[in-house]
Parts: sequence; C-alpha cells; structure tokens
Amino acid sequence: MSQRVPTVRDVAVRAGVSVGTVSKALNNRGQLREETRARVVAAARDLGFRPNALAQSLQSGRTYTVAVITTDRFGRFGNPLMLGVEDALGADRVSVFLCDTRDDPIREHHHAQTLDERRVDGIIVAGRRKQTRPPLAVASGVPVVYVIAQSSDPSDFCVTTDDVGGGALAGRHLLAAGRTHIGHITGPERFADPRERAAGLQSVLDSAGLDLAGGQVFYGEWSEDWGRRAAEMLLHAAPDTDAIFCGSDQIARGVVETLRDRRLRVPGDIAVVGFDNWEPMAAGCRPPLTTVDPNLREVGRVAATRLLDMIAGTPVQGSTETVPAWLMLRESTGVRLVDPQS
Amino acid sequence: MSQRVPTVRDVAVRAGVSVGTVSKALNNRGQLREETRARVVAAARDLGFRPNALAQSLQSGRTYTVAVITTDRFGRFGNPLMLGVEDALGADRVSVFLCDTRDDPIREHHHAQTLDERRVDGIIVAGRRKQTRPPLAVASGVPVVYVIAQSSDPSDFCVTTDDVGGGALAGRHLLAAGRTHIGHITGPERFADPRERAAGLQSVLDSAGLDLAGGQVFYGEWSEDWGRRAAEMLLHAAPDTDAIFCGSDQIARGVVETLRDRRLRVPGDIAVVGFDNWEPMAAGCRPPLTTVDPNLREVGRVAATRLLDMIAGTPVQGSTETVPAWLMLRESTGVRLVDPQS
DNA sequence: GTGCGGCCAGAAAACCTATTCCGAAAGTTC
DNA sequence: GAACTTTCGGAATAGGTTTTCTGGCCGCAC
Repeated sequence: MSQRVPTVRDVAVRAGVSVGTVSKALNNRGQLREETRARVVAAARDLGFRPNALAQSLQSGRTYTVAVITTDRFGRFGNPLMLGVEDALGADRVSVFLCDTRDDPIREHHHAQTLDERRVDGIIVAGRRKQTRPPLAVASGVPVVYVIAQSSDPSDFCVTTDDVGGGALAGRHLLAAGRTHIGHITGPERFADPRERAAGLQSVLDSAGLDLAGGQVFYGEWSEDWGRRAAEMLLHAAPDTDAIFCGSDQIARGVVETLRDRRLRVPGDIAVVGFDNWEPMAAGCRPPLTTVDPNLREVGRVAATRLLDMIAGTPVQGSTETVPAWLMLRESTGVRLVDPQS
Repeated sequence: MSQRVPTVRDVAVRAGVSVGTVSKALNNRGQLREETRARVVAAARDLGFRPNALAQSLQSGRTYTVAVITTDRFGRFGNPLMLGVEDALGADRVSVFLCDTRDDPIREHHHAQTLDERRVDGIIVAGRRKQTRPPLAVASGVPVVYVIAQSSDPSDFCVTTDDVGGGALAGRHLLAAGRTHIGHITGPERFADPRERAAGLQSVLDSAGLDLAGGQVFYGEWSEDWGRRAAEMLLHAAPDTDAIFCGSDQIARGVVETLRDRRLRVPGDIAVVGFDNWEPMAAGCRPPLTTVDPNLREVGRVAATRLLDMIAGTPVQGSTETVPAWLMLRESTGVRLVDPQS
C-alpha cells in the first residue's frame, strides 16, 4: 500500500479536513481560512499529491488532449509539423497523442475509434500530399483540422501549404537574379503538389513573357537519380538554360551533380533552386541550395491554433487556410558569391 | 442535447435493463441470457455508444497509455524509433503521448509532471546520443525505459544500439572484401557513439594485425563538409587507402564526393561504408552506400516490449539491452559491380 | 403437497477520484 | 436574539465496473 499514489482523501485525512475542502484549497476556489489553505497545501506537498487528470476530465468534460493522425509513417514531413503543433499546444498544457496509420484505412479507423473513447478534445489529420481524402470517421462534435490533405466534406477545415506561391517565389527570385531561360524538374505529375509548384512558376514566366526552358515541365520521381537524368534531358533540349527550379531538394541535389559533372558552374552558369528546405540535404549540397521552405512548422502551428479555437467554440471562418512559403537563400542562386576565381 | 454522447445509462434505458447489466453484456462478463445480451448490444450499436475510456481507467487503474519523451526536437532518429514503438504497442491498443523536451530540463520536468497526472502506464525516454542523464523526475512506481541515453541510476533499464558491433561489422565486411588499408572518418570525439564505432573497427583491425589508414581516427563533425575535408586529409596522409568507414551517411556522402573529384572509383579504388542507413542519403548517393543500420526500429520495438513487461509486473532482467546492428549492402563496397567499363 | 436449498438473471448499490453545490455550524454585528 | 458572514462538511455528480442482493424458479425430500 505504500506504493499507492495519494488521493484527495489522503490529503484530507492528513490535513484534518474534508475532501471538498482539499479541492477548494488546492484550486483557490471557495471561501477558506488562509491557515486551512496552507495546511492543505502542506499536506499535499508532503504526500507528493498529484491530482488524477482522469477524474478531473471526467468531471469537466475536457481532457486537454489532442491527437495527431498522420499517414506519413512518422516521415520527415511530420517532424517540423509536430514542432509547430507543440509550439501552439504546449502553452495550453495540452498533451498530444501521436497515431500513425501507415496509409491503412483499417488502422486509421481503429485509431479514430480509440481516440473517440479517450474523449480527445480535437484531432489533427495530416497527410503528406495534397489530395482529397474521406473525412475521418469520428464521433460528430469532435473538432478536426486537416493538414495538407483535405477532407472530401467541404465543411471540414484544412490548413495547407502554398505550393503555387512557392513556385512563384522561386520564379521571381530567378528572374530578379537576371535569369531568363528557366527550366523546371519535379516529381510525379499525378500529384497536385508538383503541378501547383509548376503552375506558380509558369504564371511568373507568363507575366514576364518568357517560356519554360526545354519547352515543358520535366515530371518524374522524387529522387536524386531523376534529378540527374532529367538535368541531362533538359540541357540536351535547351543548352542555353541558365536556371533550374527543382520540385524537391533531393531532385536539386541530383541536378547539381549532373551540372558538376558537365563542368557547369552553379550558380555562375546555372542557378538552382530547390524545394522543401530539408536542411541536411540543402545545406550539405555543394554549393548549398537556395530552396523554397514550405513553412511546415508554421502550418502545424496554425493548425493547432485553429483547432484550439474550434475546441473553445470560436467559429473558424473559411474552409481552407493557406500558409505562405518563404525562400531560404543560399549560394546556389548566387546570393553570396563564393569566390571570384571559381 | 442531441449532441451529447451516449452513456451506459442511455443504453440501459433503451435496452430496458440496468446499467450494471449493460456493462456485463458489453464486456462478456457475468451471467446473462443470450437474448438480453443481444438486446443490449443492439441498443449500444443503435446509439453509437463508445465507453468513456476515462471512466474505465479511473476504475481499473490502467490507462493503456504510454508516453515517449524525446530530446530530439522530433528529429530524424525519432522516426524509426516511433515506428518500432508503435509496432509493439499497437497490438495492445495502447496509445502514445509524444513529448519533446527540446533539450530543456524545465520542459522535461513539466512534461513528466503532466504525465504523472495523466497516470500513464509507462514512459520511454529517448535521447539521441549515448550519454548518461539524470533519471526522469516521475512518480515512483511508474515504469520507465531509457533508450540510447541511459539513466544515471544503475537500477534503471536501458535499451540501446550496438555501436561497437556496428563498427566491427563494417570492419569485417571491408576485410572480407579484400581491403587492408582502412581509414575512419567520423563525428565529434566528445560523443560516445563515434568512439564506440571506432573501437569496434579498431578491434577488428587488431585481430587482423592491421593498422588504421592514416594512423588515426579522423574525428570531426556530423556533416558532409567534414567528410569532404577529412577525405582530403586522409588521402594526403595515406594515399594507399583502399577503404573508408564513415561514422555517418552524411559524412560518407562528403567522402564520396571528394573521391569523385579526385577521379577515384568507388568501390573500384576505394570502398566506402556509411553509418545510419538513412535511406534518402544512402540510396541517393552515387554509388549507393553500403551502410551500417543501427536498427532503431528494433530498438523502439524492444523498448516498448520491455516496458509492457514492466507494466504487467514481469521483472525485466539486466539493466541494459543492446540491439545488434546490421549491414545494408549497396554498391559502394562492390557488392554489385555496376558495369565493367566504369 | 409443502418446505427449503440452490441456481439464475438482473437490479441495486458501492467504488474509482476529483469537483461543485448546498447547507449547517460557528462566529459577528447590532 | 435576529440577521449575516465566514468557513467548512457532506452529498451529488461525472461514467463506467464490480460486488452484493433479491426475486423467481426448479428440484428434492419428507
């Protein structure tokens, strides 16, 4: 019995008061003599009393827990996202359940059910790609915020990245750097994300009256190897290319390697912009990559903030909130000239 | 009121029985007529009844929740670890709270306190480096398993990676490939992880009567840039080097780049082994990297399994469990010859 | 035929831990 | 001594599980 964690009852006995009084004393509620309050507080301290959050939640109807359901296999995109979520939630003493569905609907349903039973205050559903997905099968009334992937129910709220804007950002940056023959190498055409990034770039080129170098977007895979191969293709099609915008930092790494093999200087001959700002990939590149940061941490922060609003009953306006991307400037676009003789 | 989630009482009314009977019916306990049981189940289904896990936990003393506290800023090492943890926990319907301390003791203490109040069944404390750390300040009686970083209290249990074994694995592999002038480039000497990996390699070289190429371990940073620079240094000190074992895949990438710049073939002239098996880094390398996989997913699985044992009251024997590493074979050590003329 | 033990199904009540509301006892004030 | 105020105890509550209790029915024995 010495192992048993103390309850209000134990504290009450030790302080010589009733349980109700203990509660009031510890929560600064009701009318109590200062001396009594102090005695209770001392007893609680002596016993190492910690109120049982389960009992409190049962009473109050709020658990101060939130769940993040990700389809990402705890992948790389989830990390900055989680950081942002905790930024927003930590201040409120809200704990977070992390669930990974591994892209399995059965697993997802199972998790949703468990979260229902645990009476979480709200749920964040994070996909790793922009796509429409069926709404989470969860008890009605539980606030849900979708991240990146959006629900097929238009009344559900979604926070997402601005890929069109990111593509435009890259395009404007390259134009400002004096480039006029800009090519684009990116991921699979069947995904919306790369298509949007390409559209952003295209709109900027259109405004400037320029055409895409190579005459087309080079859609392919999210791999360095595709970057290497596509760079060859692009340079073959358009030898006067002076800038390449890549749909990911991995692709950009491959592109840069091909350029190096061909004795083309980056950014001297060709400027390169990546996407993701995946630190180890982008900073480790030679030269380090200028890259579009999709601002995932901020996406997480916004999603969590809106979820807290919904939990508090504040109506969230609009059905989608887009978080602007920003550009991480490094050497691959000549922001800082490395050294004159190179 | 239509929004209120149904309780056992609602089910009881609908089925025309008492609440106790509902409980027994839904949990297959006690003696009930089959007809009654079916009636209750039907009523529960009709109402969409989900038992309140808080109430159940309050009663049973078990919450079926576990927390993972990481100092890693949700870093990359946490991902495979979490995957392993969920592998083991998922089967038991145990949910996991994820807490990140961001290396701040205040934050950690705050999280520990919250978890205490939530009455989690157990806690996994994951560090990103092998080091001794003060035990988590948590209520006595709550099982805690430390991962990678170990507690300064020797009675605490720790699951960790086998860095000595990993280093030896790399060494033996290179010897088996016929290499005899093996160098080693790795991270900071102040960390135990790189020192252990070096020790593992050294022991294999000793057994074979060989010396380390370059006469020393090249300790430095965990960056590609260090890999590039250190490779230069190593080749300068020992031009006959025919293999390099690197303390991380990032370092290996840098090393491979330098070798390529110097027109040295990998693995033809020099074989390279990395460490981490960080897929995008290792697979994207040209040639793809043979690398030591520290088996973090298994570490997570073992940690969670042992934690469940401790929660169940089974005594866990020993104070540290080491999970063996394994070798991911790719082309950088010549497992598969790319093509003859290269 | 009747009395009683035993069994079954399900109701009723206790319990888990903390909060809150109501009211009572004690002390004050006029 | 009536009317308040202050201070605190006790009970109700949240939503389940578990234990105890009760009423009806059956079977067996006298």
